[in-house]
Amino acid sequence: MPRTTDPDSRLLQGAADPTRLAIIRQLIAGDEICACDFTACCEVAQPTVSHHLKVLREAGWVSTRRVGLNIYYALRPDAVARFQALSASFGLLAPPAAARSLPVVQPVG
Amino acid sequence: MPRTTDPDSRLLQGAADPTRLAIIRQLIAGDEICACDFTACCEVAQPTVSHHLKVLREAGWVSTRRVGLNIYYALRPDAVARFQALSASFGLLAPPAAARSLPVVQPVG
DNA sequence: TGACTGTATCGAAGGTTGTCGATACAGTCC
DNA sequence: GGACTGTATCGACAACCTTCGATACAGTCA
Repeated sequence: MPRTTDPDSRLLQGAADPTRLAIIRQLIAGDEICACDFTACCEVAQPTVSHHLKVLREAGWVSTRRVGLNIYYALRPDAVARFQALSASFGLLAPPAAARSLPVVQPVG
Repeated sequence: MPRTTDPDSRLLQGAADPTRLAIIRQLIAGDEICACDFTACCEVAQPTVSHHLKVLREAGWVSTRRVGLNIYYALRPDAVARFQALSASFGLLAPPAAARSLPVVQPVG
């Protein structure tokens, strides 16, 4: 039985791993990043990076572009939009109408 | 080796399961919900619901309040805020061409 | 106190995930 | 073509997760 068929859960699971979250954050910082660069930043072996990139690709988070020997990965704007729409649907604190105010982190123990 | 120590990953993992996402969505719709009600909506056995509620509690997503025999669960606003801040850090909803410009804070009249 | 209800915990089974070494595949350069 | 580099896939292992029946615990009511 597949663990997750729900697309929202898939999207969240894609980002829910520390290594993949690090990859996503790298992609936020830099527009397009060569696969070889993740091996350095994430401190895991090359097959592991490749695996996580595949997971991200299948979850819809990233797109790929081949340039010679290198393969460049980029965040897919529609995935980010879906993630932010999901986040907005949780919207107790930041309903779309008030989206311009900063999210205030309540000091809760 | 623990799978996840990163708090952001923990938060995402908390929501990344279909059953838990359904629980969270129930909590968005209704303010405070009795544990017994999740058993009905999620189509899983009572121990499973209890387990997922525990995961959500440990990830910081929900708080509990006892009322007699029943235990009521509620979404924690700070968790929602953290989730939305994470989502916001993934970039703006603006199209990719403008994604690199600064957050637009309109100097409203 | 004893019966009853609601919830958490325990223990186990089965599936999934993260990881890496070895290896195969794809493209470049000589 | 042949050597070389970058990336994906394979196979295996250990850890983890989801699930549920059985059971224990907590609170209420008669």
